[in-house]
Amino acid sequence: MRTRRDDGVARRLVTSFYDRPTLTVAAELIGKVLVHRTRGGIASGMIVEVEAYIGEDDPACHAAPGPTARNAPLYGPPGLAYVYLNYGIHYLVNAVTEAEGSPAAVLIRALQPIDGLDLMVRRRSGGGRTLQETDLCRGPGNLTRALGITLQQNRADLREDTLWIEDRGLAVGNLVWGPRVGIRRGVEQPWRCAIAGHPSVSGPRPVLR
DNA sequence: CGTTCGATGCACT
DNA sequence: GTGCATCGAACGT
Repeated sequence: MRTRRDDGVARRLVTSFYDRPTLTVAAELIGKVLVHRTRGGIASGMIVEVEAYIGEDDPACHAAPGPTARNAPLYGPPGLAYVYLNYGIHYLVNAVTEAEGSPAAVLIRALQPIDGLDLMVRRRSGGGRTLQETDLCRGPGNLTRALGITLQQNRADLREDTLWIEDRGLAVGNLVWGPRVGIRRGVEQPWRCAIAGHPSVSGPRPVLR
């Protein structure tokens, strides 16, 4: 799973990007491009929605119980991918942040599709559904499916491997912060960040006020 | 629009 | 056993 010359090396986010406070990384990941290259081709999209999960004191963070086999990547170096299976059905992808030993990550929740639209449609068309482009990568489980991300990408190094995040200098609109969705505890923290009014943002839209 | 609910695998108690 | 960082179909309004 090594890098090829054309794998966005010059634009890839580097260690110093991920090795910062998680809320800072979360905000700056908006507008960056998540890319996955497989044998089937390249698929990518601009990140439009994320959530931060920060440390063992965050009850919604997988590190809340302390170190385990599953959450080990969270304790690893910044710039790793943390992928896990949720509800037995969906794979969710995170970018590990902050220094090694400090468990935190940013969950990627939605993308605006850019490259490999046909590939994404093929991967998403499980039941003869008709999919709008804006729905292809709307929701954390949907985007991993569209990009072909599975447990195989867990612990992938976003700085070196065939799954990565790059900066194409894309413009983003206003950012909105709101409560994280789909969790029971830790609801108080407004650690979800999205592009205001973007059509690919999942779930309840954070209200701009 | 909205809400409810089943599918499904695995970490953790 | 229990409880999820979900999704989409099916139904109600």
